[in-house]
Amino acid sequence: MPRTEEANQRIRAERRAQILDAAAQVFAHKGLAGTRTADIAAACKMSEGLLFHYFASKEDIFTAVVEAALQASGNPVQAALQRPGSPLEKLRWLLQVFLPGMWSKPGYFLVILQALNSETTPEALRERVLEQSNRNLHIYQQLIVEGQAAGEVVQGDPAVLTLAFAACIQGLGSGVLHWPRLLGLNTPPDPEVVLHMLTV
Amino acid sequence: MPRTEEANQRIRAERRAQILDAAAQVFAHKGLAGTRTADIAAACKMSEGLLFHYFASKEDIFTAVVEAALQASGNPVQAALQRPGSPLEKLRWLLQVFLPGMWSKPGYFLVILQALNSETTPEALRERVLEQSNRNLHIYQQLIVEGQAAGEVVQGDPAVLTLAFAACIQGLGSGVLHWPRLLGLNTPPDPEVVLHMLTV
Amino acid sequence: MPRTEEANQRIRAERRAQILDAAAQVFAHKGLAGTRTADIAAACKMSEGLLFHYFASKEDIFTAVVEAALQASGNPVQAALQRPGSPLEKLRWLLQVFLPGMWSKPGYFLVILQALNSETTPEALRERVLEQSNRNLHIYQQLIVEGQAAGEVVQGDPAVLTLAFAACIQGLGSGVLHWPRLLGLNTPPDPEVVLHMLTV
Amino acid sequence: MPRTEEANQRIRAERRAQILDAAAQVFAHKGLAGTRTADIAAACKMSEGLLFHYFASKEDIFTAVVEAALQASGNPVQAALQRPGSPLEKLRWLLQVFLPGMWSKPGYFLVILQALNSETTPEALRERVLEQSNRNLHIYQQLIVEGQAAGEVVQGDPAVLTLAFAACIQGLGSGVLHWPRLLGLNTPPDPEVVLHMLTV
DNA sequence: GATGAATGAGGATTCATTCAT
DNA sequence: GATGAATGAATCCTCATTCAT
Repeated sequence: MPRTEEANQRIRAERRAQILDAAAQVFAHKGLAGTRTADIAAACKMSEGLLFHYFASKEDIFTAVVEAALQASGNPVQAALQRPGSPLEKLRWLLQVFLPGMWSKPGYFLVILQALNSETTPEALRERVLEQSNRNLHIYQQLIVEGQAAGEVVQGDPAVLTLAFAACIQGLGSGVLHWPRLLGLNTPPDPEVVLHMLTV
Repeated sequence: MPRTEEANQRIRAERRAQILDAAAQVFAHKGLAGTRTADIAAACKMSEGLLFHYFASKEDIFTAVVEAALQASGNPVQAALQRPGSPLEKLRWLLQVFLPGMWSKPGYFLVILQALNSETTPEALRERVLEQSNRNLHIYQQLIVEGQAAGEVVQGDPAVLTLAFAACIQGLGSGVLHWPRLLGLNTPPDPEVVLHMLTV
Repeated sequence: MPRTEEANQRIRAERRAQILDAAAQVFAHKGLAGTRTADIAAACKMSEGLLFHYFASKEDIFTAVVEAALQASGNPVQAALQRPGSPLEKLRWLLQVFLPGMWSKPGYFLVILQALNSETTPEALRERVLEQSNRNLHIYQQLIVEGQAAGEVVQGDPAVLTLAFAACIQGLGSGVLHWPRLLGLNTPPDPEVVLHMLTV
Repeated sequence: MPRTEEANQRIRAERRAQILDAAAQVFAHKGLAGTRTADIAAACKMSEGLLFHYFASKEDIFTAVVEAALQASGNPVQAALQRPGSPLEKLRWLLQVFLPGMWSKPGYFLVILQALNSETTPEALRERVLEQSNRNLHIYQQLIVEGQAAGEVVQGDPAVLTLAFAACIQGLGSGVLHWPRLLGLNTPPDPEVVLHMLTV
C-alpha cells in the first residue's frame, strides 16, 4: 500500500529543508564554484542522486539557499522601519537582531556575501541580491537622514555614513568567522559600539 | 643570435608580472574555484600553456597573487606603528592610505577576502592570510589601547572596538564593488567617518 | 476479504497488456536506448516502480513488445502460404493484410525496425528478429519462385526480386510515419502498386 | 616554437573529419541515444575529452554527421533533375547512383533513418531531415508525373506510386544491413528491378 | 620562449532499479 | 498490488595540466 500523499508531502518538505540547511553550511564556506555536489550530499547524508530529485541543479540549490538567507536578512531591515521609537532606536533594534544572528547562524550572512562577490553567481540571482542590498542600504540611509533631522545622528553626507555603517555590518558578518577567536571574544559586540559611529 | 641570459630574465619577470596582474582581477571576481585557467590566459592574452611555464599550477598563481596582496595590505599597517604622532593619528594615517587604495585597486582587498572566506584555499596560504590578519588585528588593538590610555579613544572593551573597526575596514573593501554606485558616491569616504566609531 | 487468486491473475494480465501497449508506442518512437522507464510509466499512467512488478527490466519490456510485434507480423506471412490460389494471389493477400495494418498500427512495424537496426538491442532478441526476418524473406522468395514457374511473376534473379519486394514493404512500414502526410495520402496504397514490381 | 596557424588548421580539419567518419558508423548502428561518447572516442582512437574540443556536445556531432549524410543523399536527387534524357532515364540514373552508394556506405542512409525515426533527435535537425525528405519525395513525384505524360510510367495516382518508389529506396537502405547476407547477394540490385514497379 | 592540440581525472547530472510504506 | 522516495552506477562534459612542434 503506497504512502499517503500527505506523508509524501511531509517527507519532501523535510528533505528539502535538510538539503537547504546542509547546503547553506557548505556554500557559506566554499562558495558556489568551490562546492561539489558530493559535499552537499555528504553534509546531509543523502545520495548524490537524491539532491536532483529535489532540485534541478547545483545552481538551483544555491539559489534557494540564498533566497532563504535574503528573507532572513531582509525582513529585520523592513521590520526596523515599522518599529516605534526614534530613528536611532530603530537602528539599535536592527543591530540587536542582526548581531546575535551573525554569531549564531553565520552561514546566512556568508552565503549572501558569496553570491554578491562572485561572478560565478547566476546573473538573475546576483540581481536579486543586489536589489535587496540596495533596498537595505536606502533604508539605512533614510533612518540616518531622519536621525540627523532629529539631532540624534552626526552631521555629514548621509550617503557616506550609510556606506560606513553598512560596511561595518557586512564586515562583522564576514569577520565573525575568524576574528572573535583571534580576539578572544565569544559574544556578539554591543550594538552601541557600532552605533557610536553614527551618534553625536 | 640567442637572446642573452639577461634579456631572458627580463622577459620572465615581465611575463610573471603580467600574469599576476591579470590573474588578480579574475581571482578577485571569481575566486579560486570559480576561475578557470582559460580565464586567466584570456585576461593576460597569453596561451594557456604558457601559464604553466611560469607557474606550477593554478593554485600557485593564486598563492602568488594573494601574497602580493598581503604585502600591499600588510605594509601600511606595520608602517602606521612607526609613524610619528598620537595613536589616533596613526590610525587616521592608516585609513588615509587604505581607503584610497580600496577605491583604486579593489582587487587586492577582494582577493584576500576570497582567500580568507573559502575553504578551497590551500591550507598553507589560508594560514598565512590568517596570521597576517591576526597581526593586523593586534596592531589595531594595540593602537586602540594606547589611544584609550591617551584619552583619545572611547572607553570599552578594546577587543570589541578592534572587531568593529576591522569589520568596517573589511566591509568597505568588500562593499566597494557595488555600494558606491548604489549610493551615488565616487570617492573613498573621509577617514573621520570611520574614526568617529572610536573617538570620544 | 482478500482478492481471489483468479482476480489477481486477471489484474496481472490486464496490467501487463496495458504496459505492453503503452510501451510499444514509446519504443516505436524513441527506440530502446532513447526510452526512459519514466516515459513508459507516464504513457500507461502507472508508477515507475510498478513496471518492475511486471517486468524484470526495461529490456524485458522491450523484448516482450518486440515478441508481440513479431507474432503480429509473422503470422500473416505463414498464413499466406496456406491460402488457396496462385502464388501471386498469396502475395496479394499478404499485402492486403499488411498495408492496412501498417496504417492502423504503425508501432508494430516500427518497433521491429528499431530492434533490427540498433546494436543496443539485446543480442538474443536481435537474433530472434533476424531469424524471423529470414523466415519471412524465404517465404517471399519461395512464392516468387513459384510465381515465376507459373508465369505470373517476372523473370530475373529471385533473390533480387525478393530483396526489392521486402524493401518496399519495410520502407512502407517506416515511411508511413511521415510520407502519407507529405504526399496528401490517408489510406494505405493499393496492393497492386507494390505487386506491379513483380508482375509481368 | 609554436605550430604554424596553417598546420593547426590542417590538424583541426583532419580531426573533425576523423570524428565524423567514426561517429557516422557508430550512430548508424546505435542511434543517437544508444551511442556513448566513449564509443565514438574509441572508434576514432581519441580521448573522450578531445571530442569536445571539436564539437560542443554529442548531439552536435550527430547533427554534423546527419547534415553530411543529407548532403550526400540530397545532391544526387537534385542532380537527377538536370540530367538529359526522359523522366524514366533520370530515375534510372538516380538508382544507379543510390544503390551502389547504399552498398558501399550504408552508414549514410542508416544515420538519416535514425534521425528520422527517433523522437530523441533534436527538433531542429528532425525538421531539416523532414524537409529534405519532402523535397526528394516531390522530385520523385514530378518525374513520375512527367513519365506518365510521356507514356513511360504506369498510370495511377502519382502520390501512391511515389510512396511505393520512395519506400523501396528507403527499405533497401535499411535492409542492406542484413538481407543481402540472408539472401546470398553481394552486389546492389539492378535498378531495372526497382524501376519495374513504375514501368508500363 | 610560445602555442594550442591532446589527455584524463573528476564533476554534475540522469536513470534503471530497489525498497519502505 | 501500488507508490514514489532513495540509491548508485554510468554518462556527458569540463578543465587543469602536458607535450609535440
